Amino acid sequence: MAEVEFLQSYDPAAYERPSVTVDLVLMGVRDGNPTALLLQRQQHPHAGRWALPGGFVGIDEDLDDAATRVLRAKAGIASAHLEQLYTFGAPNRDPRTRIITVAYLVLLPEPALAAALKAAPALFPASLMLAGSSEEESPITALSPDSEPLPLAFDHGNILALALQRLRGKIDYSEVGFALLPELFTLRQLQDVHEAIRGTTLNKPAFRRRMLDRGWLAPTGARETDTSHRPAELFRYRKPL
Amino acid sequence: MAEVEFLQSYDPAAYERPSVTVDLVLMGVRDGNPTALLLQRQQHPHAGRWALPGGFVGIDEDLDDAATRVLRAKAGIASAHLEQLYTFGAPNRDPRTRIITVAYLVLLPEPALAAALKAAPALFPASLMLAGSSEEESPITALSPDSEPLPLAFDHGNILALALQRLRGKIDYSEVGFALLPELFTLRQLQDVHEAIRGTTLNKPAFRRRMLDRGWLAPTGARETDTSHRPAELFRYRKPL
DNA sequence: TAAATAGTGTCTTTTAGACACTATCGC
DNA sequence: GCGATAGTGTCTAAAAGACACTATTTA
Repeated sequence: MAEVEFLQSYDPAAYERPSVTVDLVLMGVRDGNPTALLLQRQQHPHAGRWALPGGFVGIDEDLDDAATRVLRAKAGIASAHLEQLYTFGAPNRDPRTRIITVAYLVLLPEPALAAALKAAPALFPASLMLAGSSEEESPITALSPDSEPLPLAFDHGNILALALQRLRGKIDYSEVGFALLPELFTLRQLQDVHEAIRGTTLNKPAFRRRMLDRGWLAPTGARETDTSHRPAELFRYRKPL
Repeated sequence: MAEVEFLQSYDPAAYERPSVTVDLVLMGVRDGNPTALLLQRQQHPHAGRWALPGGFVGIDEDLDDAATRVLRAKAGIASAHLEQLYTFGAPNRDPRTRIITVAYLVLLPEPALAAALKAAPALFPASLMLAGSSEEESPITALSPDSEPLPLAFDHGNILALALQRLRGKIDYSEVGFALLPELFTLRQLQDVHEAIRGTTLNKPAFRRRMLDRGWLAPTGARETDTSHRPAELFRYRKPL
């Protein structure tokens, strides 16, 4: 084994290498639902099914850079909150050849989501519903705007489910929620985003207290316009000290 | 671009492929400190520096399977809590060739850690201290048992730092702490593990209340032996409903 | 003034920290 | 009984939920 060991560290090129891709979960909140942007596959395999936008990682390209490049190429988005999610590498996840994919979670404010749908007409918004906790056939359901279930390609259902779970786990105690809102927003919009991701309602006074006490919100003094009722104050996200 | 697109999905083999490895952070608590098991590199590059045990992913091998195989081959451990941590893929992280590594976190109870040190004499226990939050030269310090700093190979300092951060983030609200304890343990041992990972002390009554209220602990009725004082009750981890 | 939503005051409930106290073992 | 650590009772402080109330805008 010492010899094998030596060869392994001395000449990695001797080993057959897999292809590596990045796949992006473009996530936002639309009409009160967590939503991801999907592409319908035109070619075999899984033609007709819905897939995450993705692409191969260049041989001299950093993983984050590849994700950023794909984000621009497939959705026309120049910058967004982007974080690595998980790496999926089951041997037969792609029937063509061994492909290991590094999944990324991209969080889009509603305006950016709308802009992406316009700039990249192939993208399609799918609202997401996690399946019950037990072992189901599919861990997540993706619905088209008219509530048709969209069959998902490859293991992309698992990726979407993990993305939503990750977001749920983080939104309570971290600042990711702000990545789903435009620069100026009201406390109600912030609460709506939290409720959509968590899938539960929240207590209004407690929510406001929590957010304000954490020092994440800078009041702007400005207010909403075009409401038919009392306009709410607009806030801006302020990084903590 | 539609043409490129087509070629990409039709013939992934046309793209130059990176090597993919798994690297394991074998983590436990030793003498009240978070500790990882490292190997001293014998060959170029980074000869003499300390590295995580790792190995190449087989072309038809699942990532988790590769991690499990390396765990057994390099540490003689047949089973342990194992979870994927993060994928590191900076283009020059290895000077020989492009190597993307999927890092895994392996949690070892103290007896398993001692057994691994015995079964695999090349492994060396290093106690870990996270550096201050700001931009430092190194995000983590690994100290030998006699408190000598161990220089780390490749980007393994980043991997170790992320592993400890991940564990810190999870230990308060999840059940990972039990993966660092033997099957039977006392509440004091459980608290010691939590304190070591968090790097802070905890309030004893509050800690006991929290743990007992969550229903994670099954009393065994048995007690410690070989103490020179009142022996504590032994508990067992019980999966939640 | 009516409708609608923004925003607040306050009571209760829950949870965590502080700290002192009692309990039980070996010696 | 002494030393040492296990384990608990109880007060206080902080945070979260419930709920009703006031405030401010358009129409």
